[in-house]
Amino acid sequence: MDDWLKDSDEVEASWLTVDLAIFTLRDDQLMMLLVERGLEPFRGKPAMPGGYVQKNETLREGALRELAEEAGIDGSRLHLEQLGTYADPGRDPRGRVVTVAYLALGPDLPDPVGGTDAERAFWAPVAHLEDGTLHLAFDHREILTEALEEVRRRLEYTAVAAAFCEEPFTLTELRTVYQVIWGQNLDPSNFRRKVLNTAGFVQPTGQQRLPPTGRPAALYRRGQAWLLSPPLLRATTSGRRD
Amino acid sequence: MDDWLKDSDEVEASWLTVDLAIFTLRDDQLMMLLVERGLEPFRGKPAMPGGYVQKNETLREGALRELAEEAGIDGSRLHLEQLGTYADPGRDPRGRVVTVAYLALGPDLPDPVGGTDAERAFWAPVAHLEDGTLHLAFDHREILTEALEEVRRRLEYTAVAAAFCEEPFTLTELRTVYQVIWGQNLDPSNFRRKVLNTAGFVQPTGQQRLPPTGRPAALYRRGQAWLLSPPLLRATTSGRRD
DNA sequence: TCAAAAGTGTTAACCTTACACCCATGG
DNA sequence: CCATGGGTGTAAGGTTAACACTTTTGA
Repeated sequence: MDDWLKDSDEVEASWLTVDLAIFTLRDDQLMMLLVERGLEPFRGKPAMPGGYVQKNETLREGALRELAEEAGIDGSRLHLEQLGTYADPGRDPRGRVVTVAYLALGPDLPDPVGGTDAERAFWAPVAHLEDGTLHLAFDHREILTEALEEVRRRLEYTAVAAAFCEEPFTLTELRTVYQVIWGQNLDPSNFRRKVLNTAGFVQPTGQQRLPPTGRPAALYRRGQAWLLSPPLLRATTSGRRD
Repeated sequence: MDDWLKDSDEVEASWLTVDLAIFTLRDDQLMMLLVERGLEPFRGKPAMPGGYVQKNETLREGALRELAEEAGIDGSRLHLEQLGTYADPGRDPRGRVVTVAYLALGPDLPDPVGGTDAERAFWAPVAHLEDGTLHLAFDHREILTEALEEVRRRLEYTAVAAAFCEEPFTLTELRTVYQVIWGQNLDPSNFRRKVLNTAGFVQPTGQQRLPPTGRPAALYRRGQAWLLSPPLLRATTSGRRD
């Protein structure tokens, strides 16, 4: 969200913004892309990248442009999905600003670089955001909460987990995605069976990769299926595993 | 707020609209609430109810107001949920109009009445909309398609089906909701077991109701659970109904 | 007594879970 | 040889699907 009303071409859409909840996995931690705001309001505060949608631009195009401008990330290969729209009067001190939140997941993404409206861009561990160590501008904390729950649920019934993996990937890497995001450990052998029995989830490449130590792991690519049936459900019994 | 346009009170939000995809069940058919537009563009064409969001109004409030104004329906007891936001340039001949689509489901709702901006309001069978018998204004056909898929999927993992039933309801009525919306028949006895074994889905009232003929059916109310675990999945084997 | 609708029981097939075990590699 | 992580096998327990069967009502 940048400056209020730059030139008249943008008046038409100048109360419409997009914000991006971009997640990646780094060092076995779920990370969220944040920028340090370069402009008021909330100057200097961390916020999700985002900004005004321009005339003759679709929401998706605006989201990709802001991602490039504020963090220097090319999102055209990310899986970008609408999360929700936030429009409560009062959510932005400047008046009614409507924001459409987008959700995207990617494999370990490049280090972001700051841009015009963002002093700097960085990856922040989601754990630090959830426990209140880090405060976000606007109502971005609320958006984060909904984004997280959405990601966790989509892991169950879509093949979205594979979007976190750099291709080609091993089944252990894919399993790690589930473990990190769900916060629970999964049995490797049962996980393997489920994934391989779900048609179209992953596609074997025939190649292998050597781990630091141990037997080589088979490599896979993303399959063509998006909806998983049956879904890969979390442990239902509320209990946390070790 | 600044003085940068006294009239901005209306300008500010005049390109933000809400549209409502309201579904109900009538005569064992899935019906959608439509209005005949009283104003240009698309005057005289059927469209989902909806309209401009006013200043100091949340999206939800705007949705409820439009529902009351255009169709005379009190939606405060419906389960109203955001579906998505549509903002492509060109989706509205007047320029960039952003619409937030809401999804709501209800038991057999009262006959709608026309209002100020709508000549008349009526229930249309979704089947007629899907097979192209009836054409909708704007991109409402696209919204309908997404709303339908969303409803079908939410039936699986939320207790939303109960929102279609007038309380108290029988398990057969609840099963009918699934059958009509999924277009497939379910085994009554297995359905009953699943529902009753899902904690918090329904709540027995202890009362009974006499069907036209046959044994009295136990009556239930909606339970407190929203997410179903495990979910009630559709038949996975691509099988079509008899 | 019959038809219709609600509700119960049963069994075979399937899937999940937990865990034992084997395999391939580098050191 | 050992340690480590990948991968296979298997038996117990649970869940599901299909369908036979019983119950309760009005006519």
